Amino acid sequence: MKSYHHGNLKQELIDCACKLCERDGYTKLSIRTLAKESGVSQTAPYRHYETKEALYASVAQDGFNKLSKAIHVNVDKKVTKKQIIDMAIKYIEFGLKNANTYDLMFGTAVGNFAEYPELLESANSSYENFRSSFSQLANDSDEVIAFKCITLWSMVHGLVGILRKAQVVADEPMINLEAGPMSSAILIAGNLEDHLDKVISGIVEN
Amino acid sequence: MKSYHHGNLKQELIDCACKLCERDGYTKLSIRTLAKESGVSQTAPYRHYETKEALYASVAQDGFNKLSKAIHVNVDKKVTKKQIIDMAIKYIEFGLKNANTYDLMFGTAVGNFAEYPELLESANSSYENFRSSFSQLANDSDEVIAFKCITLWSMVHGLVGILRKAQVVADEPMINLEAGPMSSAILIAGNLEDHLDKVISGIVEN
DNA sequence: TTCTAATGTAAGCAGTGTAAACATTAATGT
DNA sequence: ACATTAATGTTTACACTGCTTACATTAGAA
Repeated sequence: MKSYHHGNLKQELIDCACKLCERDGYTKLSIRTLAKESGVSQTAPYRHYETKEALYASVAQDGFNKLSKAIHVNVDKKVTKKQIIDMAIKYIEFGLKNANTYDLMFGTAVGNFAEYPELLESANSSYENFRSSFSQLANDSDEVIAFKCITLWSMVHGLVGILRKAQVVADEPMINLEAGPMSSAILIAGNLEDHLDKVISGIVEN
Repeated sequence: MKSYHHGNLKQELIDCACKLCERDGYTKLSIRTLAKESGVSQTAPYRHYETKEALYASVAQDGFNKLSKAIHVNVDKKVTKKQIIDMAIKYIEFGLKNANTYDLMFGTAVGNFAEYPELLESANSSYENFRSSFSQLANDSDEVIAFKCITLWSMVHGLVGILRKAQVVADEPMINLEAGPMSSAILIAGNLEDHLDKVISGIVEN
């Protein structure tokens, strides 16, 4: 007794897409399987997402929203160095645990964020989240805040990429410390907190 | 009077693939068009590259070789901080100017480098290039060398990603300094050398 | 010179994104 | 209450993809 209209297709599509993108990687996702999964004809999704890229954009947006939540720190008073470190760790954990979604957020699958205003806003909001923490760290000028912020962000963003590659290259779980290609990266992963403490101290105590 | 056998197909395929991947992005590359471009039947490439991923692996390998050349510094004597900065700039420039190839090198298109020994070697060689410079910077322990090396590498790798995203988000050339989303990143791009000097000083003079 | 391995072709399968024409139904205005 | 319209779904079809299988040609080794 299923009706002609699904009733909640758009939501079901994005839910399903997020799940499948993260599980299998976004390249494996096809609109047809997505439609089948939702029990609907293969072109029905096009009523809600004009192109596959638009669908990717929604998945990426969801990713940025989750990232914002993941790295959020309470900032009633001044932010401490420890909180910054914690934020960095949360960021890296997010990138590693949601690797496929992370690709969608920072890769080239969605060419131009400006074409997806909601995605753009979520992305900027994530950045602003990051930034606002630094603005409450010390009495820095806007320029210094920007410097610290970008320095740490590129750092953690880079670490996510490097650690994933090290994992692939070494073909071993990250915590493994044995020597081999990229072993330095792997070594650092085993002591992520120490590593970040060192780096962030260098950035924060200028 | 073209003969049945091409004679140099493998080389022509990879040359063409490198060019097209960099020009249009690797997702746009199809084996069929590649074959057509080389004036050969659509299944001929499979005699030289078993899968599309294998082709990607070759393009990525070529990318790592070029990266090695790009960031190479002469190390007769001790390496100077200025040389390290220069290396970082060269790295970032490579990443931005060869963005599509860079994606192939550090993205997930090639799942497991271990399946492509030549790629693995080129990738490791690039890393070793990076590393050896640091080993000649000061009388550091292996651990400290690894720390400095990974710190800077994740830094520049992250910056490549962030700057590209900032470019896309702002929908403006990177040098543009006007305010807007991710403007801090763009601001830094306009002063890349200063920025790297600051960051690298923090890393090097520990 | 014969045999074999390397390298090419032709045909075809199963899957893809998406456009166009049409069907159903929810929402809306009178 | 009813007609109209807009939203949402289906069918069909096109052009394209990676890749497999069976077969053709030819270069090089025996």
